[in-house]
Amino acid sequence: MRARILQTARDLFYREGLRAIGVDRIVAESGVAKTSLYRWFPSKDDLIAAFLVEEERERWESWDRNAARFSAASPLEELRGIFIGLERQIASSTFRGCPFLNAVTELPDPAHPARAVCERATMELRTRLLELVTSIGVRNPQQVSDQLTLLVEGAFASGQLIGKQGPVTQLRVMAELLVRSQMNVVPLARQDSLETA
Amino acid sequence: MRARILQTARDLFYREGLRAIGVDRIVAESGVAKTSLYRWFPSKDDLIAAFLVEEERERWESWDRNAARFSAASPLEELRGIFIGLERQIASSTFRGCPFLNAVTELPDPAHPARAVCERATMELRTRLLELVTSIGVRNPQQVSDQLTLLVEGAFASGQLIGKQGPVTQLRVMAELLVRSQMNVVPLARQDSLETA
DNA sequence: TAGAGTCGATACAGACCTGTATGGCTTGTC
DNA sequence: GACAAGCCATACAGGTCTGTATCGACTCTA
Repeated sequence: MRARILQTARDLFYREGLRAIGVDRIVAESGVAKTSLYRWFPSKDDLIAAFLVEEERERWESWDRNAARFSAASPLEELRGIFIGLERQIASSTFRGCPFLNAVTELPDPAHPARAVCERATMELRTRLLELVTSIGVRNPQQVSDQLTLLVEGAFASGQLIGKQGPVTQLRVMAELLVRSQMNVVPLARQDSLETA
Repeated sequence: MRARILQTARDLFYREGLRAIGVDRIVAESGVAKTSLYRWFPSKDDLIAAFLVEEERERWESWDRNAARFSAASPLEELRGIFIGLERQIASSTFRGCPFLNAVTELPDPAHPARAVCERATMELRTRLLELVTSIGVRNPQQVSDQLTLLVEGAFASGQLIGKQGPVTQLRVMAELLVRSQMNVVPLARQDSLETA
């Protein structure tokens, strides 16, 4: 029951926005009664927070899947797998931006319970990238992870605004260039050689 | 009169969001009558579109100011001035993300009159960056301009989510690295040398 | 001086919003 | 068979939303 409500809320909240969707709409499309919704979620704000926790869970599930697909080879291949997964996600027809950034846009109140989830998810992205570039072995891991974080959020934003044909196509090229520019092992690649790779 | 309404609407819409602000609030804080507002703007959606046109105008005004501050030296210095201006804007205490990306998030309907303004503003960003890197003389201007576009939008998004202490600090470093990686004139710089520059 | 246009203030219509209250139905358990 | 819990359906309270209607005051021009 709780799962059914949450699933419907996820679809609607993500597709149309937090403020555009009323609880009546969620009630109607999920087929449950309003009283049931308010039994599981004390308020709409709690439902929004739960929706974002669910988005968070799925983001890292997908992340781990994409990482594992290539992680056997090397950390660098793991990074590549993650970014390929991100590109695929952004190219999807249902993509409508980063749910956490969208939530922060729609909920300007910093005290809103959903904001904590957004901040945690973003910090987790940064932390995971830091761990990854550390194991890759760049000279300044903190710097490179910040650079990659900015790339990922830029891809989310650009994918929503311009679409998958736009600057998003440069995501992986840039990531590789930035990582390689701080690796001692391989000679510093010129961007041209990365394009054809 | 129209200007006063528009100024108040800009402040409120940007600070608190398009859907969070009602026309009554704009009427109250601007000190005009509701009838006057609806004389100048037939509907709230038209007011939103006008607000974004105003944001657009100011964005390029600021852009041109920042570009002119350094353009005497070289196109590369012009690019640097623009990115310094962007960093300052994002670091401002009133910064709350890119108004066009925020609008697209809050207005999922592609037929909304404000969406055309958002698309135009984003395309203009891409075009201006393309012209700039073309005059700088990179090998693949279209590619580099897309890369810089993604950086700018990532900085807007990251500035709103994490703040000015986060990945935004890498914006200029990355831009220089990407541009220089496609320039024949100077030897390909390593990222370390850019940091200290 | 007459009239047209713009302004402020208020009230209102009709719709939508969140959250609650009520009552009857079904299911499981002792 | 009695009881409890969870469910659905409906109605409703109280608020907010967009947009309109009404009325009186002010300004400018003929």
